[in-house]
Amino acid sequence: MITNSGLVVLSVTAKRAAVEILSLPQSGSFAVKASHLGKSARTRARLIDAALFVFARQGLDAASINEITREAGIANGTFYLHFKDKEELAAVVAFSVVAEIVTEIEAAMAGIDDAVERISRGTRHFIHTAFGRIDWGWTFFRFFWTLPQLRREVAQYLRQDIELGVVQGVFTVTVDDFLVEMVGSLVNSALFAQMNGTVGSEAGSRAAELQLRLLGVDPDRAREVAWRSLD
Amino acid sequence: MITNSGLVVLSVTAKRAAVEILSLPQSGSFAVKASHLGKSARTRARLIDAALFVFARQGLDAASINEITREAGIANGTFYLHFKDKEELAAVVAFSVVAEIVTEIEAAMAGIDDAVERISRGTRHFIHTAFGRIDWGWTFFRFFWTLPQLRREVAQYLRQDIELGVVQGVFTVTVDDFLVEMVGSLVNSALFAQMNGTVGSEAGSRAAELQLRLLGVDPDRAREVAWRSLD
DNA sequence: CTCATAAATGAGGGTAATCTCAATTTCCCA
DNA sequence: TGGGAAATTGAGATTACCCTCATTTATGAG
Repeated sequence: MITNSGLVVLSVTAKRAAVEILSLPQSGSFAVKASHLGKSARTRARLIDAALFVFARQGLDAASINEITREAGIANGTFYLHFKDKEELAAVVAFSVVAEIVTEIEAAMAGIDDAVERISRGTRHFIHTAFGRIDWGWTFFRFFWTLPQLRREVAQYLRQDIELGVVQGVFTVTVDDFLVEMVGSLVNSALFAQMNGTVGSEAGSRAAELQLRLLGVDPDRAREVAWRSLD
Repeated sequence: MITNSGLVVLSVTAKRAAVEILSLPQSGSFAVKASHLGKSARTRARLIDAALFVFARQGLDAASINEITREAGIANGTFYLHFKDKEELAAVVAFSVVAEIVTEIEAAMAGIDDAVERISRGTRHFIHTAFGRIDWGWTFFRFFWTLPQLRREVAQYLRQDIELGVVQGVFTVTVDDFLVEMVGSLVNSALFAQMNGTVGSEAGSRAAELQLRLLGVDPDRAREVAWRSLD
């Protein structure tokens, strides 16, 4: 029998956290990640998960704080202990999603130096994972035009690869905010088209092919790269 | 002295309509057009103008019926005599805007048969006039992703010219809903970029150039056509 | 196990929006 | 010009949301 009080307490806490997670309608990824942290961090994570769920379906304006806390299984007033208002939570949610997706993409693209390949794979991976975790996809889409910070975040990543391509002599464009935003919005539009059913799983390749053409890559090369198997 | 009662009555009505218009904060174009119609049509037009003003600044969700009627100088309850709800009014507003812009574009493009030229001029004109009447621009942008009918309307026009280009052998793409939606969303994004200050009056030409590249036009030709003076 | 602290609760006050309808005003024909 | 029809008015009933705070519950170090 364990008598070390510290261990006992830790064990009780862990069990409570586990029960919390099991009691969720569908335990989101952020709650799982926070399950070993303190209570405050855990309810914060549950709020983020619930917000992701609600924002994905309703968008920012239509979502109410009441509904998010209900979805999280948390009292209404608790919300204000963690976030100032809906907008603050929205920003956190949006950045969490982008951070998750970017992490996955960077892992998949490590060691690839060809800009044409990077743009193609980046776009394809992005659309694939955003569509795969559909709440990520819808939340990203819904926030893309309402959160300037989100567009800037995306632009930052895209710009590096586009500038790389110009240096490598494969892209024939002048790189500025406008260009980067057009390329970024094309990714967003293609993601929407797939979520909407306008296009199937080929969305990523089709978007990548159009992007490469737009950047000045020869259409034959663009086609070849964009549709090549991703290993 | 005019004694014909019909004429006298008409004159009084016309004067009332004129006073209505002058009393508006800024008499919108739809109210002006309806000034010779019956009273019902006139207040309906005032509602559309006011909605255009409010939607452009607040978007669909944030706008309230109260604010629209206040802006129109009309009692709250009158709204429901003309529209079922905010969404119905929004659809009417969106289609009115598109109809106006399309009318202007078609006038400017009559007699042009080259698909490359048509796509270029259509995009440039669209962005130019939408930005010129800034409420049209913002309202179009705000509704683009929320009203599927609006995207379909735009797609319909674009598709004709894209298919024309394929027939003429100048575009090397497969034309389907996905492609048309990507081209359309690029116009919308470029319009936003200009309204947002990311880019100046060259937005139309830059968007057109990217579009033509994307459709398979040789980059040199794309540049030449997209930046040529519009007469 | 005890207890001070941290966290969560949820009822309730305040605000704002939607929609209705009986009363009023305007319109326009005879 | 009189008067019935058409249109408008705006107060109020209803609903939904935001946010606060006094109270309750959970936590974990000693």
